Parts: sequence; structure tokens; C-alpha cells
Amino acid sequence: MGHTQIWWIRRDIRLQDNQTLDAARQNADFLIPLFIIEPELMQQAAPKRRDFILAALADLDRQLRDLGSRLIVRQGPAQQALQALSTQLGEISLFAHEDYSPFARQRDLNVSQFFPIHHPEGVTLRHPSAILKDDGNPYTVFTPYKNKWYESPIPTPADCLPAPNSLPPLPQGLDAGQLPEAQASEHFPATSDEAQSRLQTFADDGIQRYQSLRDRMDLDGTSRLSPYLRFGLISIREAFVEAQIAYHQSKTTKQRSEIRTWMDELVWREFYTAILYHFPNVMRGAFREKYQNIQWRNAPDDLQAWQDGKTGYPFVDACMRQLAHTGWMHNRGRMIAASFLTKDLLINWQEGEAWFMANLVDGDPAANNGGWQWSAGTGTDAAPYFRIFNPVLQGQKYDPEGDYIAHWVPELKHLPVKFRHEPWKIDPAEAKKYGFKYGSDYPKQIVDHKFARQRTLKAYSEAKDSFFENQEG
DNA sequence: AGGTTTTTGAA
DNA sequence: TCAAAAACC
Repeated sequence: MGHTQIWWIRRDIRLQDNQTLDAARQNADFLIPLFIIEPELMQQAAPKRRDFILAALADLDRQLRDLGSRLIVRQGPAQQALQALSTQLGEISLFAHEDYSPFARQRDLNVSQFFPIHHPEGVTLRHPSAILKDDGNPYTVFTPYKNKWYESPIPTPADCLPAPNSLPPLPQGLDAGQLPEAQASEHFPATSDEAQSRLQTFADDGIQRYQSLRDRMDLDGTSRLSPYLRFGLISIREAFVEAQIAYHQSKTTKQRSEIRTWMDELVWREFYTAILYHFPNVMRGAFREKYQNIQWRNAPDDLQAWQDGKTGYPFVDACMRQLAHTGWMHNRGRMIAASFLTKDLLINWQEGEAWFMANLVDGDPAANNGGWQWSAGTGTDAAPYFRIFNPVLQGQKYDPEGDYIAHWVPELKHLPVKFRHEPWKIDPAEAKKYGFKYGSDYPKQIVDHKFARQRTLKAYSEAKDSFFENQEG
């Protein structure tokens, strides 16, 4: 009987540049590429996210078969699945990349009581504990974190691990298990080829205009790589390496700045991963205590209208419908939708955080929580609470022709640009010309922005004042 | 990674 | 009188 090693696949669904696979196949007589379908995945993950993972695994299975292996699937909980394998196979060695979310850490702690886990890195480029202030404490402000982060070198292509061209065999007589059927996404095909092609296309071209175009909702200015990074169809190292190549090839300061802006976004990903790692309580409430007791409104109908994309604010509704339909939302859209829920509707950001996790194909607890707390003004390095987006001005600025609105809110697409942004301003007689009736073809505003703005400034300032009063008393 | 109101200073 | 800048939220 030889030595069996398990590559426990989590968010590293790839063969290339995979430190965990690389470690697991060394000195292995048998290698099991294992995915454990944990109850949390099937019950709690957004359907589109679950489908993305399952489709990516099916694609990985095809690649593994080309190498004479195949994907082995088990039902969770993880510890039971591993116990069963160990009973069947005898001694096993377990390799799984270190993951940093509270759920993953607790699970790995439980499992490691029974099976020691070899824990290569790879989810981030720098370990959350690798970037600390000189006094040893974690950063809570992005800019100094970023400066420290960039002090270490960015990897080069030579640092990336090639996909193996052979793998140790599977043990005899092992049941492969079965992946549930997944619905394929037309917007995010979950294959390795698609991931590589998106990265290459973006690194060759779009990255050079990223800074200039990234906020335009009507253009394809972003990489749309988030789900592929989320589940490791490409590695974060590959992403940085490709960006760094483009950076070194660029001729002008302007071009370098465009590229650097994209790299900074990847550093935000590392930053929020580190924040959740060091401050797991952010999952339960405001990072900044003085905003823990904001008097949020309990307004289920307003929440529902926001979720359905029927707030009567076309830009917000377009964002929310894009999310529901594709499982993805533009980053600026996320900020605007979040500002609207928290500042215009004065609904607890945790409602929005949950809705995004229930719908996003790229939903990641660290990035999602960080983004929501930033938007709500309750987080580390957050937007100041008085920074309240005006949903109309944002639309006019970042969707100047109203094309994005027209696509996702088609009931407005026959209106002139001005009225796509402000359908309430159209004269009923003129509306008739376009076969449009405000209030029935498209909902009326569920809240007046100007009024809502004052309400929110008051609520935040009261929360802050009462916090400081309680502190003194 | 903003918006709104007030002030300023050049027509 | 108006647009840009500054101040404030």
C-alpha cells in the first residue's frame, strides 16, 4: 500500500500555478483531487455562485481526466467525509490551501484535530499577517497598508508554477462520487480556458485604460475577472504577474498609472481579506463602534423594492436588475446601490450585505463586508457618513447616454436621455408620444433623495453623539 | 471612491 | 451675474 495524498480543493479550482496541488503531488504514490460539497455550499451560497463552482469543477474534472486522474466528490461535513476516506484508504496526508474567512478557519481547526493539514498559501499574494504596522498591529487604513504591501516585490512569470503534465494515480477502487448538475452561465462561463482568455485579453488591452474607463457603467472598462479570482480559476499571482508585465511594457507615466489602478484594486482584495482575518467581528456589526447604534428603519417594502430594482431611481434599479439577472454588478454600481440602501432608505447595511451574498457569483465575505461597511461609513477607512451619493448625478456622470439604464430598465429605453435619468420630469403629454406613463410603466420614487439625505445626516450624527455621551457617562 | 451650500472673484 | 473654489455636512 502506497502513500495517499489528498489535494483538498477549495477556492483553487485550477491546475496551473497551484501551490497546494504542487505540494500534494510531491512524493505521493496516489493523489486524490478531492472536492467536498459542504452543506453550507449547497444551502447558503447564491444559486449562481454554486452553479459557477460546480461548473468550474466539472471543467477541472475534464482536465484531470486528460492526465489520467479525475475529480473525486464527497458530501460534507468535511470532517466526516475525510474520516470515511481515511477508513477506506488507511493513512492519508491532507493538503489544503490556507483560507482566511471565519467559517474556513473554524472548519480547518476542527478537521485538524483529526488530520493534520498542510496549508500552502495562495488565496492572497501576501498572507494577512505578513503586512503589519511597525508596532506589529494590523493596518486599518488602506493607503499605508498599500504602501507597505508594495514594498515587497511582485512575482515574475518564473515564479508561477506550470500545470503538471502528469499526476500520481488514484487509489484502486475509489468511488468517484458525483457532482450535482449545474446551470451554465452565459455571462461567466466557468472554465479554465475562459478564465485564461479573460486575463490575457484584459492584460493585453483593457488594463491600459482601466483607470479612465473603470467607472463607466455603459462601457466594458473592467476585467470581469472577479468570479475567476474568487474560486481560483486563475491565481492571484497570475493576475499580478500579468499586470506587472503590462506595467513594465508601458511607455508613459499615464499608462503605468492606469495599470497601477487595477493592481490597487487587487490590493483592496488583500486588504479586506486581512481586515476580516484580524477583525472577525466585522461580520457581526460596525467596525467603528460609534456607528454601531444607528437607528435604522425597519422598512420591508422599501427593502423589497430595492431588491427587485423598483425604487423609481433608474440607475439604482438598473444596478439591482443586473445583479439579479447576471449575478454580477459593476463596482461603481455596488457603491451606488449600497449608498442608496443605507443612506437613502436608511436600512441596515447588513441587509444589503446578505442580499449581495445571496446573489453575487463572486460573493466573498471579506470583500463584500468591507465594501458594505465602507459604503455605510461604519468600516475601516470608510467613506465619511456625509458622503451620500446622488443617484441621479451618478447616473448622468457614469452613464452619460443612459445606455446602461436603457439596457436594464427597458421600460425607459424609448425616452430621451434626460428622462431616462429623471423619468419624473417628463411632461405627461410628451410621455404619451413615447407610449410611456410615469407611475405605471415605471414606478414612482419610493423616497425623495433630498429629504432622505437630511434624514440620514441626522440619524448618523445622533448615533455618534449618543455614543460619545454614553462614553463620558 | 461626494454632494450641497456658501463664498469668492472675475466678468 | 455666474462659475469656480472653498467650506461644510
